Amino acid sequence: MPTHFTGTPAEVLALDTLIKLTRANNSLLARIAHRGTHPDLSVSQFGTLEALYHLGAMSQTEICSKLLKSGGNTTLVIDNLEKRGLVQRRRDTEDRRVMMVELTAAGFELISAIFPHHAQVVAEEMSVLTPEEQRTLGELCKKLGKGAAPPDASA
Amino acid sequence: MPTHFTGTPAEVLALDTLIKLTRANNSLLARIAHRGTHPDLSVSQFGTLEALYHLGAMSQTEICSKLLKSGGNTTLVIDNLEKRGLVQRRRDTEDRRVMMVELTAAGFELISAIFPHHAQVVAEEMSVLTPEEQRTLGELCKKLGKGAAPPDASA
DNA sequence: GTCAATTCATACAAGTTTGAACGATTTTCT
DNA sequence: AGAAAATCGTTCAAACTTGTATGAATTGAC
Repeated sequence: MPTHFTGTPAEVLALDTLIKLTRANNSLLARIAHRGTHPDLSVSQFGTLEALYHLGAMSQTEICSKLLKSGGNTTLVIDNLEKRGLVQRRRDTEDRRVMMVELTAAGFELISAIFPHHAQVVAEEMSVLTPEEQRTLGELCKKLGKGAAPPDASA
Repeated sequence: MPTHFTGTPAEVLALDTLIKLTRANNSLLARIAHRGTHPDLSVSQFGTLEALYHLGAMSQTEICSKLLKSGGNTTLVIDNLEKRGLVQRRRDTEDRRVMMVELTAAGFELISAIFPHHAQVVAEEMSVLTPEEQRTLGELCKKLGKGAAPPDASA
């Protein structure tokens, strides 16, 4: 109930939905993190290990697009993982601009050991929604994530 | 399609849903921010001004719970807004531990000027979903945001 | 009233993130 | 081949965030 702003019904609904989306995501991630599913790893570090674990070696640019963070940050995240011996860089021979990143044996062991518990916790936290509701939520989020072109981008 | 991890169907679904939720939220917020709806304001700063605008003066603790950030961060956010003359602190006379925060005239003018455009942009970005879909998304997020008690927290 | 426990806000150190600037490499065009 | 444009990763300063520790004020037990 805004005391000072009254937009169109579409605006009010959109703002309300955005707030709920953001709060749900933030509180969910915080709850998961507080349950210690990725100790001594930042969210970005964990996400990087997870991506390499599930999809295999990839370039920093690919990792960057998956993390949705800046390029500079990606460099730092991988620096820190590399310092700890969890990943290693390898210059691509085809295109010498690109750095391929892959898990080391230690990195593979760590993520292998951590991930099952993480998956279990996520499933628990998500279980307030039925599988059908989760699928619906996923569909809606997928649409939203892609986004739409602005009404007049030609000018 | 995980190459190394296979959990239960419930876990796979939950992980997939979480990724879609997080990506949707991040990319949506990034798109909105890049359209310049809150220039020279961090997300937390904008959120603070918006809360004060819509709900009136409140304590830092209340603001903190709305931002879902740490207490220390809330102090800094309000420090910075205060330095710019957009909000002001006032010690509560009832309970002298609490700091009430309220918009200054300048802060009110700023958020009044900015908010309509913000609302319009949010509505545009959200318009890939029908109103009905937005309501469904909001409901699901609301459930998720509250969370459930872990299965056996008694031990 | 006084002491202990709690709550609110601040201070500070460490880590994270961004955006801009830069060098190296590749691609495209002529 | 050679020049211009684009891409990839790194570096750096500034800002943001967190968690811990601390001081101030209130509440509750005695």
